[in-house]
Order: sequence, then C-alpha cells, then structure tokens
Amino acid sequence: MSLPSKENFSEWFHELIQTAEIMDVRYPVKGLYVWFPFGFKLRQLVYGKLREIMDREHSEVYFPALIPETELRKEGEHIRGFEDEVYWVTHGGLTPLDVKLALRPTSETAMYPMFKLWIRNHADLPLRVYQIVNTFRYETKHTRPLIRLREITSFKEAHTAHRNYEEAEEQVRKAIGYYKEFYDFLAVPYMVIRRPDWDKFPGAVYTIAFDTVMPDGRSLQIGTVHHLGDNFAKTFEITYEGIDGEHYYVHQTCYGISERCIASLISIHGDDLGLVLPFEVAPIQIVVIPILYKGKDEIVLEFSKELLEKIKAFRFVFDAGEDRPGAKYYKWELKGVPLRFEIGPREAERREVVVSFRDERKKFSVPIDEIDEDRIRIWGEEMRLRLREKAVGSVLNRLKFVNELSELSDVVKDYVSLMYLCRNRECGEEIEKHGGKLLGWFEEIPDFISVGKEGKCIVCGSNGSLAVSARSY
RNA sequence: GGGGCCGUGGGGUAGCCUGGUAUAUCCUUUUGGCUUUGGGAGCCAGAGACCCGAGUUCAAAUCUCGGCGGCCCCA
Repeated sequence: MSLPSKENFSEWFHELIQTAEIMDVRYPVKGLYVWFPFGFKLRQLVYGKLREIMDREHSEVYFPALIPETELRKEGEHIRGFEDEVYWVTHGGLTPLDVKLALRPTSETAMYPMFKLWIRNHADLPLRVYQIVNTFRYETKHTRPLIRLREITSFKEAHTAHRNYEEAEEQVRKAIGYYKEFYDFLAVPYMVIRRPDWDKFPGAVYTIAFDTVMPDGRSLQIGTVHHLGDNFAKTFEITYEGIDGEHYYVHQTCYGISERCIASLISIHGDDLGLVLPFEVAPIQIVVIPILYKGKDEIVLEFSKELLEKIKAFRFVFDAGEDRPGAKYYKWELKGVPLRFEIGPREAERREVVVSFRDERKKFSVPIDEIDEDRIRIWGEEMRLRLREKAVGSVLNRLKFVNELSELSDVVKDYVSLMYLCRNRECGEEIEKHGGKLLGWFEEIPDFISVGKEGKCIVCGSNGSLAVSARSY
C-alpha cells in the first residue's frame, strides 16, 4: 500500500495518480484516460483560477471539435506541423464523407474562418476569446496520463486579434503575465523561454514557452504563447476597415495551457507519501480526525462539532470512520490534504486542537479559540510560500550551468542544462547532438537563477545569451 | 523509425520453460461479525482472476499466429 519513492519519478507518478484517485489509467484505448471524481475536482479548482484570470479580459466561447479538411489545410506550415498526428472522421454512418473532418488538434483553423466574419472594422478589435476544450493528437510515442495524451481533455486556448503587430505583441506580454500569475498561484516554478525559430508553433512568427523542471531532471512544457503576426490573417482573409477607410490584416496571438499544469503541480510538490497540494486548490482542504475511546467519545464528538462550525467555509472532511487514527493520517496525506486537525479526549479537556500541515508533518497544539477563518487562510498562504521555496530548491538541484561543450552530454542526462548560445541554427543543432533538446533562450531570467543573461556562445564563441537544453517530456 | 520484454481477482504476484494433481498461489483490497482506536490493529467467515480471437492437441493460464494494451532500450 505504499508508493514507490519519488526517486523513481516515473513509477512514483504513475502509481500516485492512480492511488490518489486522480486518473484511472485502465481505459482500453492507448493514450486516453479517465478522470476520477477526486482528480476532476482538482482540475475544476485549478481551472477555476485559470478562468478567473482569463475572464478579466477574454470572453469564453465554444467552437466545434470537428474541422473540415479544407480549412485545416489552408495554412501550409500549420498543417505540416500537425499532419501526421491528426485523427480523421471519414464516415457518417456507412457513407464516406465528401470532405473529411479532423478532430481538432488545436483550434486555429476552426476559429479563424469565423473571425473573418466577426471582424469588420477597427472597433471590433481587439478581439479576445478563450475556450477550454478537448483536443486530439495521434501520439505514436510513449503516452502518459496528464503529460502525453491522445486526447488532451483540458486545453485552455486563448485567441486574440489586433490592429497591428505591436498591439499583438503587447498582448503577448500580457499573456506571459497571466501565466506567471497562474503558476505562481500554484507555487510551480517556471522558465520563460523563447523557442528557437526552427521549433516555433507552425504558422507563428515566434513562440514563447513556459517550461518547468521535473524531479528526474527532464523539462516539461506547461504553457505556450505565440505571436502569429498576420500569417493566419492572410490565409483566412481576416481584415478590418481602419479609420482611414482602408482594409488591413489583423495581427493575432494565441496561447494555451493544458492539463500538464496538473502534472506539474502533482510532480513538483508531491512526496513519498503522496500528493501535496496548495490550500487553494486542494479538493479537501482540511481533515478533522477524532480520536475516539470507548466511553469518552461523547465529549470528543461534542468538541468536534464546535471545531467543524468554525471551518464550515472550507472544503473539509470529518473522518469518524472505523480505521485507526494512523491509517487515517496516511490516507489523507496521500490525498494531499493541506491541513489536519486531531481531537482526542485530551484536547477536548483542554479546549485545544492538534494541528499538522501536510508539507511539514509536525504537530502542534492550538487553543480552539484561536482558530478562525482568517487564521486558516494565513496558514494556507504560508504553506504556499513554503511549497514555492521547496519547489525552487528542487528545481535548482536539477539545473546545471555548462561551460564546456564536452561536459554537455553527461550533464544533460540528469540535468536541465544552461549555457550561453548564439542564435545560429548550426550552433543549436550542435547542442542537440549531445542529447537533449534545445528549449531556447530565456526571455527573462527567473529570480532563482543567478547567471547573467549574456555570454559567449559555447559552440562558436560569438555573442550569445543564456539558453536551455534538456531531455524533455 | 528500429529492437526487446510483458499481459493471471480492483492493485501487486506464484504457476508458464517441461501442456494433465483435487478447489490456480500468496499479499493487498473488499463484505459481514467480534474486538479495537494518539502514526498503516487482530481474529473468524465470505467475495473476487488466467487480455481478446483463431490454431495445435484427447487436454491450453502454459505451445503457435494475429489483434488490443502496457513497459524498457536505441535513433
């Protein structure tokens, strides 16, 4: 009944998402998984925050999951990027379709023909919408729950249209800000990285990605922001009438986050005993465990009621089940419950509560009169800060700066590698010959990295800036 | 893209190589009962499995082929 150690990250992750009831991996199609109720609750809480952020400036919409082949193929580069992983609907019943329908791998080509109809003049801009939908990709390699899926169930994709390149670029900055806020909320450390030109989103002018570092030293892309320029506008003829009466192409952006955000949340904070969840997104925030002795349970249950009244604003469980207290501790620790209260005859006597935080697992006593909603929220926020600090620590343990090209092959096996690199493709390809993938160059240096942004290219010696290479998921 | 390994109750496994024992092993889980409760309790009685299909054979969990699914290594 115990998990593999987190040292064996891959096994640990696989076991944990099942035993903690995040996902059921037994669905009989490769790459498709089932959300358990507990996992789905976590998803709802995490995406609730994402929605809150998006709703400030975007309108939520819903576009169809099926895209006609004729639209999907319009943008040459775009389709080349996805061609070999599109699922096709070819029949209606027994009748072959005249125009095949693609299950959306992403929604640009579903949305933009409509944008053409929606956008008439400059007053219609900026247009900002988002949707949270499933998308499909026929992955042939190693699929994994939450990380590499054939059906991404929780793709939050935002699409915007603007009057010109600069205004679209301003939106890119904002999107980066939104995603930073989101991941800070989850206490997940991230790196904001500009992808190499040859590895950007198909059809984009440039791509900026959020990457995090997993416990095994591999990187995970947990968000992307693309400046599309007027590439798609030209393809889909999305124009607006300016104040001068002329027609201009819009400039667009799109940016997305998938359930990989949940994978990062679980992987980065979890420990050998199971999930560790920030207070705000924990499906169960508080568990109250009564210690019931024969003959003394009356007083304990009475006192518990008093406590439950104080915490009713939160998502809590009162576990008066038959298990022994120790078994209950393990059970709720597995589920990542941030805050645990224990009440036995001793506490009832002294009007105290034994408190334990999931991340620290120490116990201490607090008079019941000192427990109220504010106190609990402060504890929750303090815990988030501790989680963030600990997470940064484990990320730093898996980052290494590389001075010599000869060291890279070794380092990249176990670490996300930092080095100075120029922007020439030849130098980038040289890096990838040593294993790992060139993620790109820091768009901004995170506060936890104390290396300067500029330096001499590790390959050719010309001017370069801080770049990242890693084995990526 | 290339190569290898594997599939037995809800989960983890023994049995398979060398086909046949009488009710398919053990742990966990689960149901009922008794007893217990401050870090994974104990006892008693139950429940629950050979991935799917075809083939070989008197006989298949076991051998062969195909499908589906999972894992690992290399590019």
